[in-house]
Amino acid sequence: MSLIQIYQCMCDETRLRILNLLQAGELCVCHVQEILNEPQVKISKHLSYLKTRGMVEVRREANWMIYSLPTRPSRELKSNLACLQDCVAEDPVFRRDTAKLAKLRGKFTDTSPICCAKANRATAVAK
Amino acid sequence: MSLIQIYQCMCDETRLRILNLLQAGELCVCHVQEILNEPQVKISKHLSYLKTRGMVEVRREANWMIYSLPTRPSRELKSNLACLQDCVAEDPVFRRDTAKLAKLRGKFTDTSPICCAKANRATAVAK
DNA sequence: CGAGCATATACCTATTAAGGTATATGCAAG
DNA sequence: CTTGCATATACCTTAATAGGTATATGCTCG
Repeated sequence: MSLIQIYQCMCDETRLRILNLLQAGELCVCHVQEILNEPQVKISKHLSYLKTRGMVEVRREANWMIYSLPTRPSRELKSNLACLQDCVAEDPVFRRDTAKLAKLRGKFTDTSPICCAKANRATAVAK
Repeated sequence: MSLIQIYQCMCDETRLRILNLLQAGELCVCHVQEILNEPQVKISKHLSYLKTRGMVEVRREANWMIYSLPTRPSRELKSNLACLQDCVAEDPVFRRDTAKLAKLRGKFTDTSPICCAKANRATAVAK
């Protein structure tokens, strides 16, 4: 993953919002979708874009695809993610996303991973 | 200039190389052209791209257009330029550009601004 | 094995980007 | 006022992006 590719990934608002969310931990597609309030196909395609460029990793958990930032990020990626974090700290859209995520997280007893799989299991247990 | 625009400006190698050079000070088009070894039209168009997005400023000095980074960069821009600097510090292409610029600078007695205007005046004086 | 859920992909359209060639602009020097 | 230099712009072509609609895939559960 080259520096150029990092910037290519970061030059779209939807992708920036996704990356911002993933900094707080892994997420399944449906939760990203819910937080950003965008159509499934849009989210899916942006995640795919990020994945082909090595900006995110995926694993499957039953029906759900769980996306996360690379476990071993390059120095460039680390720098840029930190920079992003710094830049959006006071941006209303990003703050709102982060707040929404925290709220979603609040629905679960433990902290990670957050995904529909867990949501489902949680509600299953609740029943 | 939004954060997205900053990343849009940074997602092309030519533009990254230009921004890297400009971090060392203002430059005229012909010197950028010489250092990057790319056609005039290519450089000019990328500079224009950067300018319309507020990433660079321009002033005319006789025949020459002298480009520089904004005198009052936003916090986001400052962060990202610093991050870029950090990321390319060991990249051979960027290092070579910087070295070439230093060599060019070496041709002049004083340090700034470096541009063809100055080169011309210098040779004129030499004559 | 059939239905349903979460996600991905095919396909289409419109927009933008990147590069090239040719030409125009603006200034300065004679 | 013409020439030359530095730079910008118009115009063209090709490729990449972004978004949408429709459909396919892969898994789970009954």
